[in-house]
Amino acid sequence: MTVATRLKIGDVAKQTGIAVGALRYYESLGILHSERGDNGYRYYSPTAVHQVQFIKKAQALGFSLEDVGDVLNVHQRGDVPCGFVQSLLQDKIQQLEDQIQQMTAFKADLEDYRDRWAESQPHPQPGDICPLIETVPLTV
Amino acid sequence: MTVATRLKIGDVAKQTGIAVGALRYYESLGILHSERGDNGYRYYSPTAVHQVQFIKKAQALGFSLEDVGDVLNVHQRGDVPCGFVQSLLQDKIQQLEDQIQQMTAFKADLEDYRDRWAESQPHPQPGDICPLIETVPLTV
DNA sequence: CTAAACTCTCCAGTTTCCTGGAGGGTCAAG
DNA sequence: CTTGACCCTCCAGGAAACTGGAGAGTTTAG
Repeated sequence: MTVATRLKIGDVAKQTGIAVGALRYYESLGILHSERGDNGYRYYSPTAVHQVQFIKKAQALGFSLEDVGDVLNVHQRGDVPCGFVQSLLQDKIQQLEDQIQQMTAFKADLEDYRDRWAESQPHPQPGDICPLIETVPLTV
Repeated sequence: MTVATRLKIGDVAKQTGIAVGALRYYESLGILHSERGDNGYRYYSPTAVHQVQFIKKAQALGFSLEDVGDVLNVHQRGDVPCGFVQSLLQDKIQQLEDQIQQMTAFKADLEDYRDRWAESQPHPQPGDICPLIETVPLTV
């Protein structure tokens, strides 16, 4: 009988697509935890895979590992009231919303940019090199 | 009569809120250009302020300075067809759209997270430290 | 005309998020 | 019992986007 599922660092790496070195780095930042065997090896529970995936996602969206740590670590410290974590989470949600709005606006800018340019394309004046950059209006 | 408006680097810095050093750094990357006076000073036209603002915005949204350069520099090279810039732009737009979608999904994740947690709050069991992290489902 | 404010170059350091190597122990198969 | 695949620590470096300092020239306000 196996002692629950004890994953070694390489297993976690394979399952998450994150390099072994990166996982060790996460641990050094305190955002990923492991138990040590008598041999000194790190051992992980399957939930670690989830955690790493969470980290990946958050990170892909512009959260720093410190941000991630803010959310994940509070629990481990054990002495911080839930309300704190919750407001932290709320902050991140608000941040995301703001970013989404900015992105949407910027995307519209770029589309404008593209379309205005598409118009000038049909009339390619010989010596003209698409006077694109100088025309950037984008006074958002 | 002033020779059009020739801004010095400090002027541009003030008008954009970007540090002088950063502006010089941008130039070293080739994404911001200046003329040099006999004194060796950099001189900028007012459109430079626009450019810098464009850089700031793009950057705030996760574009690297290299990305910005891709868009801005092509024009200077003068030998690249407009179509190239246009497809570059289209790529960025697509990228933005993807990112917006991911962000929206992740925000929903976090909101779920927050709400599920809010539910468990009203019943604060004495020794219980919000078993939040282990519960992360987020199998997006 | 002088002193403060500004500019220049060059170079070193900072932060974030890693990657890779050296040097050495551990484990599983044959 | 050896070989190869893992694992460990520590240390170095690297890309991105700057910041700050030294040492020196320039401009401008009073």
